[in-house]
Amino acid sequence: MPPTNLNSNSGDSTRERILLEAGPIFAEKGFRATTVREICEQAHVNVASINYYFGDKRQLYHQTVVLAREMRVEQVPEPNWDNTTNPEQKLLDFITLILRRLVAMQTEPWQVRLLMREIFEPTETCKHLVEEYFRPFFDTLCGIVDDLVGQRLPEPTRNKIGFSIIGQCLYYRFSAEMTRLLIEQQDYVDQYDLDNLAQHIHLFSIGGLKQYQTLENLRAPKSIATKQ
Amino acid sequence: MPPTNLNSNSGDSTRERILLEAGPIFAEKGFRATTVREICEQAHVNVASINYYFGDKRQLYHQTVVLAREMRVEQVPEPNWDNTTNPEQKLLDFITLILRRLVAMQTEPWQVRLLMREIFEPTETCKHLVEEYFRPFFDTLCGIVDDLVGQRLPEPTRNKIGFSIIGQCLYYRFSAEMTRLLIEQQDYVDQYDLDNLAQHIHLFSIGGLKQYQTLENLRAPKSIATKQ
DNA sequence: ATTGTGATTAAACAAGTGTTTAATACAGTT
DNA sequence: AACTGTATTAAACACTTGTTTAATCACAAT
Repeated sequence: MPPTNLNSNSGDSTRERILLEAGPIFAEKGFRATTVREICEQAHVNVASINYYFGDKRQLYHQTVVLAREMRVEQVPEPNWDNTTNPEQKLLDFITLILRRLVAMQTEPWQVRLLMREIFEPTETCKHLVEEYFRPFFDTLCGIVDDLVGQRLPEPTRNKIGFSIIGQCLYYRFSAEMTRLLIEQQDYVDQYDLDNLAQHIHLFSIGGLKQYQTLENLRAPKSIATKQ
Repeated sequence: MPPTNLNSNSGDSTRERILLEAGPIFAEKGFRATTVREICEQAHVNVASINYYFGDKRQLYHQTVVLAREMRVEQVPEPNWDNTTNPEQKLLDFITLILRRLVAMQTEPWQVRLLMREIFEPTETCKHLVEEYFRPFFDTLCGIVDDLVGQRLPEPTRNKIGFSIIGQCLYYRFSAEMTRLLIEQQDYVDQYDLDNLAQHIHLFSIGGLKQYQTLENLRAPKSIATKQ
């Protein structure tokens, strides 16, 4: 008789072994292309174990995604700010946080790839991810944007600024392999390390934000030719 | 005896029928999860037809990706510029081109999804895509960036600016479904149409580019607080 | 020792997979 | 009419898929 799927935290190592072996395989090959037999072989457990512990393949997948998020939060903690931290520094810290936690330049932990899969091709699990993780994450960013702009922008405008910042970061994960085909391999190693990238995205975004600082710009944005 | 796979342009409608039915299915479910039987059923051809015309499933997939790119180029032609077109206008046109051709807000043609799959999870076909399509595409953007900045930046810096612009656009394709979970459904329809987005990304990017206009900024970028 | 309960196993199951085969149908040419 | 090369077909092939079953094991409580 199977144990309860949730909170089955009696030190059964096989359950955890399955979970930790399934993660990397799901991450690399996706849900469909991953076979339960491969997972069980890697974890040195019987094929029936997955159904015994998780019910079916889908529920195992769900658990690995939830685990991946939790691990990633733990592996890369949030920066600690106090009242004296200015919003520009906060933006740099936040960009660095995204790059570390969700992009992970050069290396690509399985947790990251699994989360990206859920963003690109969401399953039911993604709803959970959005409410528990992405939404508060995005709200933090929006707060920083508010502080930097210095006025209350219409919500869609503010959101689009947020997406511009996140989009710049996530590009390096979604398009990582294509980018490596596009530019010199050596450049990618030398010039696209995490801090280098964070600095560029920060600089570029500060410039973008300035366009929204004054109300006039909303109607007639400054031309780049206009050097004041 | 099978016909030659390439340039088999004797009006055999079954071959084309397979190709056009396979595209949307590969796009939606991916290579692995798509079955040849489903394709053949949709195209009303025998299961053996795919192997007869394309050799195997992989080669059929390759052909659909190549076709998808060709169709997308044809469906959304490049803007025509002359000597009087200023670089700022060119940037707006280019952003609009990306959004139309590779992002396609609201709608999502199967060709777009197939190309995004190749970017996120490249197969051998992606190399072909990069050399034939993405590289010249990216070079055009870099030329515009050069004109806007007005000086020759180090190549990695210039590339990163290019990726910042493309990243902002592609975000809305890679993260489309997650974004819909994140924001009000109605806002997504009203406030995220193609022209609206193009305008925002253009404005934001012009601001970002200004940070690289003068050499001083490269060393000590302007603070957003510094209103000169 | 016996019983009961959860864990583990080998084997089987039914459905689905891409591909191949050999037979047939259908033109057009001689 | 016979031949030829292509196109199409139903059937079979060999293999993999997720899941289930029933037997066995380990080990505590009675």
